[in-house]
Amino acid sequence: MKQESGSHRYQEQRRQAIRSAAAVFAEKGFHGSSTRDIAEHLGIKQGSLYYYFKSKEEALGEVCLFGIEDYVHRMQEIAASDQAFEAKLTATVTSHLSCYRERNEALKVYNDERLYLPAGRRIKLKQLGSQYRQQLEGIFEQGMESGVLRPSVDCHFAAQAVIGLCNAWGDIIVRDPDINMFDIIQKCTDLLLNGFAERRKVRRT
Amino acid sequence: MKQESGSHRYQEQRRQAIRSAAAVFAEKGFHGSSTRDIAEHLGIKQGSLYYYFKSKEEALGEVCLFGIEDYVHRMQEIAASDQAFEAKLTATVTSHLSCYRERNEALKVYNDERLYLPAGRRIKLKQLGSQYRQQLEGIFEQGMESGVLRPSVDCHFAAQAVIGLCNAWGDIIVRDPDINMFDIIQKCTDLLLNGFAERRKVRRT
Amino acid sequence: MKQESGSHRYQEQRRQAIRSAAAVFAEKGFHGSSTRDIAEHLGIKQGSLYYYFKSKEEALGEVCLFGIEDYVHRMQEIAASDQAFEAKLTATVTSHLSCYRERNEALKVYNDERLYLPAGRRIKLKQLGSQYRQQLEGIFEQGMESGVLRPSVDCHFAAQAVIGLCNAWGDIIVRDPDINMFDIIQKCTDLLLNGFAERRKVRRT
Amino acid sequence: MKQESGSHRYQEQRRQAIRSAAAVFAEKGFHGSSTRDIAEHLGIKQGSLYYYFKSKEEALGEVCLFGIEDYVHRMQEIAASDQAFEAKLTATVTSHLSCYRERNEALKVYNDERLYLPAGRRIKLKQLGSQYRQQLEGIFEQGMESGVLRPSVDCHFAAQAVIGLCNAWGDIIVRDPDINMFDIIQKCTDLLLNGFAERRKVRRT
DNA sequence: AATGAATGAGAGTTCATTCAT
DNA sequence: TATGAATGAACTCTCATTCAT
Repeated sequence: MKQESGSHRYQEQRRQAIRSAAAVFAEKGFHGSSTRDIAEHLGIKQGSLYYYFKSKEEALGEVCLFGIEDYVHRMQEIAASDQAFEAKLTATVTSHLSCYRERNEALKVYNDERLYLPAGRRIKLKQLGSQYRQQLEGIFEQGMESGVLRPSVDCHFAAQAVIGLCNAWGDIIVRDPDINMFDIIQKCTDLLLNGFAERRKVRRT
Repeated sequence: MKQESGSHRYQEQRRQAIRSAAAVFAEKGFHGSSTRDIAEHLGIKQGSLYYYFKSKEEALGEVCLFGIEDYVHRMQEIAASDQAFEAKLTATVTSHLSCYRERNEALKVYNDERLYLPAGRRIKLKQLGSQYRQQLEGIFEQGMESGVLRPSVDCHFAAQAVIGLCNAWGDIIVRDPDINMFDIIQKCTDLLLNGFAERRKVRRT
Repeated sequence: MKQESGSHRYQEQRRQAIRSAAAVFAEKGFHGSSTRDIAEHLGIKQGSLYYYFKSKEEALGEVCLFGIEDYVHRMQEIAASDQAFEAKLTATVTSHLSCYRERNEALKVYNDERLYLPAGRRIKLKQLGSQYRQQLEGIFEQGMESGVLRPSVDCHFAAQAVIGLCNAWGDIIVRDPDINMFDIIQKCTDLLLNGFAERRKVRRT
Repeated sequence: MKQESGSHRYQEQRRQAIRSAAAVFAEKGFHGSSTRDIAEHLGIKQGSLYYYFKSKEEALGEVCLFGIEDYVHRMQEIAASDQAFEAKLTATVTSHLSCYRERNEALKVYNDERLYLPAGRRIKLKQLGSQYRQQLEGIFEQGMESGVLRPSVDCHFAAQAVIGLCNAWGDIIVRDPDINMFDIIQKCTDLLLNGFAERRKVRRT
């Protein structure tokens, strides 16, 4: 009988198990990974994994949640802050790309493998993902209202584009540890700001 | 006549097999798809697949090649043409996104699953992929020389960003057949042109 | 509808098919050989083999028969001749070992694989094999009567021993084409003659 | 205590698995046996076999080793002993034929199926087999030096002949459990001693 | 808290065989 | 006379999962 709340030690080990699963899933994909792979990465035996997860699928669910909880949480803070549009966009990109390096690629797993979860287990993820996108859309709407953005900008498109661009670079960053992340962050922000912003300098001259 | 038509039939069926594999791999991933899935999609029995592929892996290899051969070929033509930078970028985005709908999602498979191929089978793919990226970089370099782009633009980053953005939208397009692809093409082009271009209007004033 | 008696050309090709099957079975064993292996060895396509054999099993049956028909026939002649015991034994060993090289190892296949035939198909082989052994036993009995052999010799054992020894060397000869077969024949005969013969010289001295 | 007994249990079961594989391979040949056959013979389910062997091939390797380890070991003792040639030859034949009945026909499997092992897995077997043959040759050389053997005897041939003769009778013994093994042992020894020995009685007279 | 042992389902693959052409 | 295409059964092997200890 497992303790629902769990001892402290148990919770700690379970967290490690999630990180191991994240690392393995990120490398081999969900269907390409075996429970033995995960157990080995964690340093225990295959059967013992079931002390922490009821199934491999549950492990994937936990990894996905682990992968976006921080990511979503940070967005919440960014959206709620009273910075200007440009600062918020910069913060978003920075947060997004940083997440790729911080949690054993769990964010990559969320992106690539979450569709293998059964509908039931995807509800919460979907909700969190939508929330993220909507808050990002909100930031763009704020940018439009403040006149920083061109009137022709489609905020839904813009939000998706930010997410897509960051995920694309996230993948590259994960695969190549030598890449200068901050350089990428700056260039992405630059591209997006210029890509969507009103051309103020025109007026100034 | 017999051998020719026989051989032709074989080639034709093999093509269909590749398309089936593309569709199945795109939906379930390489490791999540079974050869039975592919055979059923094609309307033959599992064992008969092996008349067309030596292994499931070979099928993946063929799908990946199928997915990018056109894509690379079109880029070659675009790069070689004597259009202006803006036209070339527009053509690139159009070609890239169109490919997602045209070849049973084989391009998506190339993007998501090619890493599961053993090194030996990836050589040609790598070469083609690099060629694509380099030619796209070349287009950006041409854009810089002609003064259309801001001097601060990093052409390597720019090429990767174009590819990443298109792939992100390609994924969305593939999953949702109701999306207006031409709307997306136009908005992506818009974002990229504005994001990287010199602000000409300044000069006009 | 195949011609039971078969055209000349058909019979000729069928003979080639048996030789091919013999060669392949000898190398890889019955269960380790595929019909494709045999067809390739013969230079035709897999399905075409069935023009010559109703089944792989029939092929094995034919190879086994092919492997011993000559072998048994020669023994018949040896046994029926009016040579002395020593000459007959020499002829037997010579015939036995020569067979290994002459018919694409079909004799080896008979020895190693005939047990994989179903009982029905083994009847004739059994009969031929028994006949061979009995005639060889007869030769030994003749040797005993003529006083050439020690009275303690067990003719059944002796016949089996000759066969066993020859088969053992046959295997070695087949695997190593550089071996001097006539050297082996002489040494085997020597061993057997001395091993079973009465020690006449004792009396002479 | 737990680990030790656990490990011991595992080793014990693995041994049983090897014996089962030996029995099945001996009856049907390597390619004619299925892993299900072996598992059933052992009383477990097919997949569970892989808890003891990484592959069917490994099982064959282990069976072959099991089949000759004792056989080689006994020869080592015989060769190292200071018995006379005749005693050593008798001991060799006795040991050889006894092995056929003792280890679930694993020696038969070694003889008939070892060639289906890949080169890598055959190294140790080759070495042990050569060692056996060389030690047997050594015994014959000793016999020559002591003058017991005729000067014309080829020790290499003699060793191979002993092995071949014993294997031939071993096969027969294995297939027919009613055969009086000791009768065969005696007759083989008799044949070989007379076949190679100098005719001492000549001197006595 | 963890493990060794087993299992059953399913995977990829091979192959003897068939048959229209 | 021979072939291309297909099939279905069997095979080896993997794996998520269970459970007594």
